[in-house]
Amino acid sequence: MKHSHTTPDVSVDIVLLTLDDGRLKVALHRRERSPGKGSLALPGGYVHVDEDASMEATAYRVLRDKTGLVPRYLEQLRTFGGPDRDPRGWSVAVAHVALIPHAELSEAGAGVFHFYDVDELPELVFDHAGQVQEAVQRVRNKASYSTLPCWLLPELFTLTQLQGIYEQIFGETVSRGTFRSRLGIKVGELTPGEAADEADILIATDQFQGGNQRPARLFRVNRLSLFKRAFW
Amino acid sequence: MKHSHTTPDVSVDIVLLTLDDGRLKVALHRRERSPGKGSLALPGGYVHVDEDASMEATAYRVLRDKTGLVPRYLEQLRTFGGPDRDPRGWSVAVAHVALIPHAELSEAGAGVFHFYDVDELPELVFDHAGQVQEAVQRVRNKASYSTLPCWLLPELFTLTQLQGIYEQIFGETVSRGTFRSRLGIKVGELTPGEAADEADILIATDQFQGGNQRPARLFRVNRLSLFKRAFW
DNA sequence: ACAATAGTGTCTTTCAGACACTATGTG
DNA sequence: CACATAGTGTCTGAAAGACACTATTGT
Repeated sequence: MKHSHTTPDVSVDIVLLTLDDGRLKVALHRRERSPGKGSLALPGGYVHVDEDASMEATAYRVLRDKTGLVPRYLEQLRTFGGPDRDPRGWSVAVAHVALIPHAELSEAGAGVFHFYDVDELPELVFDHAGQVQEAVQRVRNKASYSTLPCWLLPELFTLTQLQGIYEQIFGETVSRGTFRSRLGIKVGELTPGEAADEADILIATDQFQGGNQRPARLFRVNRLSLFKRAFW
Repeated sequence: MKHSHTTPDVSVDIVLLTLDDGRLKVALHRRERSPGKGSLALPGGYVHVDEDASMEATAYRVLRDKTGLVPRYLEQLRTFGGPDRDPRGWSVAVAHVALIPHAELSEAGAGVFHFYDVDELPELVFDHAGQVQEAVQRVRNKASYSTLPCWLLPELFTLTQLQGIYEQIFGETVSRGTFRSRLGIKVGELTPGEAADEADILIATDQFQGGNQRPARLFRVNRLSLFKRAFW
């Protein structure tokens, strides 16, 4: 027997972020159905009780069905609920944050989405603007003490690229030396390409990216690492 | 018109933590209904769409109805969902963490609950054991870089009491001087009792707690402050 | 006076950050 | 060789931690 209270609707929303031209952008699409038909909204959908194993599974399925792509990083943000967020009545939305490198987006022909600078948000439907704001805050905060920004870059990247992201996010510059020692970079001792120490934050490859000057070593992120001390 | 998918049940669970005899304890009660009748469980309940304004409001109402008390601190933890966590089928639980000083508990005649050491958990119903584990992890982690532990103490407390909690949680000792300078304590400059600087982490009162020795000044927490550097 | 705990000052060590120097590619 | 960027070493100043010294109560 079911309980006697009215059950609210449960949906999953996804704040899909990427780095385009040095700016954080969020994926939005125009709603095809009412309510809010024609307005900009986050991708989202309802739980399919016959195929989803968890809230995160629902989020992955929604993205896969809409665009065919799998984000490099996904985590729950917060669950929003209340009587006013959807005109149809009391509703629940389990919000997620997802990160993806910009390169993977253009390939996957994800023309479904339009990308907007998170610091110049247009009008959004329901409480989606608030969800984006919280997501960006979470990402910026977590970036200050973890390797989270790596998931916004291609799988292989140079230290200068990575440093650029951190400086982008925090609006401050740091000397190369300081930056590298923070990440525990000591290339001289590593055997590049070798499976590095589990404790290492980044893994050095034996590939290089050259321009008109000395080529830079390419790195790969080992895992989501938390720094003991916040960056800035 | 409603969507066509089956809507899962939505409930709110609360991991209510307190500090008893220097140990973190969680509030559990025995279920009076099936499924899991007679087993230990977290307090929780369904959203009342006619009276709750948010998920947090539901959590506060559930606690108030069950025990009459209002926690000093409450935040969302994570939303658990899946086909197997409840034998009745796909279900969603929005888990919360709540903190309350032990003193307020005994007063409020909250005989509803039994308290268990979080490091010696008994068998729990559904996925509640996992919820407790995640909650404790969140609290311990947040304690390492914030004033969160203050909400486990009475409103007025001495610095030695506070230091004791931090040492309890991390299992390491710290010299008084280091601890006080971390909190930015400089009593000499404060006008005790005065509304202190907004930036101050703790507020000095002009009250003291005496034993058989020099009395210790009582402090009150200003707000939830985050330290730039983690404690341990 | 003495015991016990509160509160403060100082010294040492460690580490973050600035900066300069070396290395290695291109034209 | 000039130039540009990658990568490393060194020096300095600030802050964390250890420890000892002073302060204030009760007995």
